[in-house]
Amino acid sequence: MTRAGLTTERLVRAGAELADEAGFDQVTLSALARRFDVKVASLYSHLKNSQDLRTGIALLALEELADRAADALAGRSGKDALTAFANVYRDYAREHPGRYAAARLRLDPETAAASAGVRHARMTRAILRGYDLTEPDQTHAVRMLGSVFHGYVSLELSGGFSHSEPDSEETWSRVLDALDALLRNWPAR
Amino acid sequence: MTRAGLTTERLVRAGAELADEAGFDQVTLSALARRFDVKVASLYSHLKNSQDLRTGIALLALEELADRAADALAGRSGKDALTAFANVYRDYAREHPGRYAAARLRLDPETAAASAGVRHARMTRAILRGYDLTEPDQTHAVRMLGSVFHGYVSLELSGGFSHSEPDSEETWSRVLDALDALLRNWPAR
DNA sequence: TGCGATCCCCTAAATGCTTTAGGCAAATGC
DNA sequence: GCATTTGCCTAAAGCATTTAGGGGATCGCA
Repeated sequence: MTRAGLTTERLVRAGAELADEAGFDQVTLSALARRFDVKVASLYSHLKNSQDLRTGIALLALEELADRAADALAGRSGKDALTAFANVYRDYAREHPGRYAAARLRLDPETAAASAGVRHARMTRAILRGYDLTEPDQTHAVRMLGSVFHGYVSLELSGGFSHSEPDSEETWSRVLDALDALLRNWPAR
Repeated sequence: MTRAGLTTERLVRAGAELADEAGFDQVTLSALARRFDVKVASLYSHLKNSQDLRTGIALLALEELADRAADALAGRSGKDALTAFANVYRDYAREHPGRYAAARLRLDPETAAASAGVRHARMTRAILRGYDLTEPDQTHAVRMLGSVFHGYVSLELSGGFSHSEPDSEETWSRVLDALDALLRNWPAR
């Protein structure tokens, strides 16, 4: 009996592919075992349980997203940076809907603190350096940007904006214009 | 053997309570049967399958949300209406996290078209009558509001804003100020 | 090269959720 | 009071999760 060469890394990566292809809720150890032509119990040498797999996919997605965002932000500032950052988010979600769903998984606090989610928050704050905001408004703005990006992508992905005029592409562009205008003119308390 | 008095209505309602108490992903026919002290197979006389239950909970949540929103909007306009509407959304999600999660379920197009989601969209548009927006900007704004509300509530619920200053309450209030300012001053193309 | 230790994947089995098929008894209507 | 309908049942199959324990492959080291 030759070995299949399973590792946690390979399993998580394959799980991420499975999520993108079939949906995050279709990610099961059984499906994963089938993909490697291996018995389900064998996976338990590499994963604590099925939740462990899902968490792994979430962490992978957060890493990938943060890497892309860092690339996109390099050398940009102001509205340019805002747009590039937002597009990374949206494009990633559309290319990898399963991974994106995983990234929205609720992680326990210490796992979250050790995840690339932290890098993400720092980058969002970096974007705001191009605008004239001081604390606590900067934090309010960080939260609002997160909400808009996540909310938009999530609604778009679930089909909320399809089959209606104007198309989502245009709205997205106008929403970014609006956010830029808002940040340049953030209302005082 | 006396009958338990099951109906689709009662099952869906109990399913919604279960969702709020234990989380939407804990809503199973088995758990529901336990709650009614009945065998699982008996539920199939009232529900097509477990997806049918989940859809039912989603539709219930959309109805309740739309009812609350309609109440909140009565007699209000402008920023008042915006704030009341947004708070309905946020409060509902915090009171009924399971139902709220259900409301975010992807429904098939015809079910969605027949749902209270439609009323919701109409109400969002009604709020914008207090601002000076014409098509297609009105549609862009509707989508943006939906994104912010859903995104904020969703991030807040998953713990994104807890354990950090300033508290979420204040950010929420400032985000509504910001949206109001933005709508009063929507950037031209 | 040989050998012991470790690792990888296996079989087996328990538990739980979903779904279908078919049956009996309670409620309903005439 | 009887036939029909309805509501809940038993039974069984399928699939996912998880644990326990075993044997063969592989690796480190003498």
